[in-house]
Amino acid sequence: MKITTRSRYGTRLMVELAQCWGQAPVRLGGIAQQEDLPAKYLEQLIIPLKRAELISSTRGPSGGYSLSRSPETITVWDIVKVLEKEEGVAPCVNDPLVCDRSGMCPTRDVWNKVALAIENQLTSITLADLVGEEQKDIDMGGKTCTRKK
Amino acid sequence: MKITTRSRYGTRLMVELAQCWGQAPVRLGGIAQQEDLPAKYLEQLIIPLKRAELISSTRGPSGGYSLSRSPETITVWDIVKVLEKEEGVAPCVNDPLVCDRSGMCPTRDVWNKVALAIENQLTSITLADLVGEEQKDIDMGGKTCTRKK
DNA sequence: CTAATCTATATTAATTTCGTATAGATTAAA
DNA sequence: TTTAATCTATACGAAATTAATATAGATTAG
Repeated sequence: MKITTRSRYGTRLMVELAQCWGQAPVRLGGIAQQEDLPAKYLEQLIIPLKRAELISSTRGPSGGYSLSRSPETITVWDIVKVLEKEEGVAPCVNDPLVCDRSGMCPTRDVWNKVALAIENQLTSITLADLVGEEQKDIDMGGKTCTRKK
Repeated sequence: MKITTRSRYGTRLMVELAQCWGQAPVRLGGIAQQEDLPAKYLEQLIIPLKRAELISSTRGPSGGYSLSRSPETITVWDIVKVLEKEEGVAPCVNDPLVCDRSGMCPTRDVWNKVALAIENQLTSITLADLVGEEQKDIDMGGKTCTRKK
């Protein structure tokens, strides 16, 4: 019942981008350093995030990444949905045919409800919420981009 | 973000026991057969369930397992909590010290909320709910114990 | 040109999950 | 009192998944 590093690192990456929303693109190397995450691993996460049009990029020197739309319009569920590739909380939830018993299994409905509870919770949180929260606690000095007050 | 077979099989096992609540103990072999699950694997799940006093057992021929208390008083969360051994949805949720950033990390709170959403959902479902649901769909013939109408 | 950046895939290492195997304890019933 | 049916406990192994690294390349500002 674990949310994998793909989603967790990916969300941290997106929060970093949200902090620089409206400014110049941010280098991946800088984010990896600030968040203390493996750059090469983050690169893998960016591919599906770009494909989902949550991130856009510019190449070459002084290139980098930025959010495709404003932090208020991106929920954590948007991110997790893209990065969590596997079948869901249980194999039978997405694909009832994997199990003979799906039609009459009382527990299948339980896992379905869990999946919905997670989705609802994550849909209720936007990147803007997380940026706001972080600014309560963090000192802004020495960051790659200038954060909004 | 998957609920493992430990919890899923374990819940099915507990539903089987709930169906025989108030009757003679049920053999594990019978349950494994009916649910088409590996008996040796279920045996492993029973150990922590017994330790949590959700199940009691009698040994020897004509022995077996039964619920320690009535199906209305056992929630799916009671079961999952016991069987899902790992650290939770994220390592930092149970133990903030695993990560330097816990104190100021905006995403940690997200995973915390997810954990609570799951717990709340599962706490709202009892074994009695699941037995009732199953009886809508299943033919009772040929089972180990006589199910209540 | 060239160095800094992003893009994409392949490969490896570590961990976890799933299941089996083995050895034993208890007890009803013949 | 023996035996077979059941539960108990731990150890082991195979498969799958996750996490991370490696390699090769494409783009572009300066």
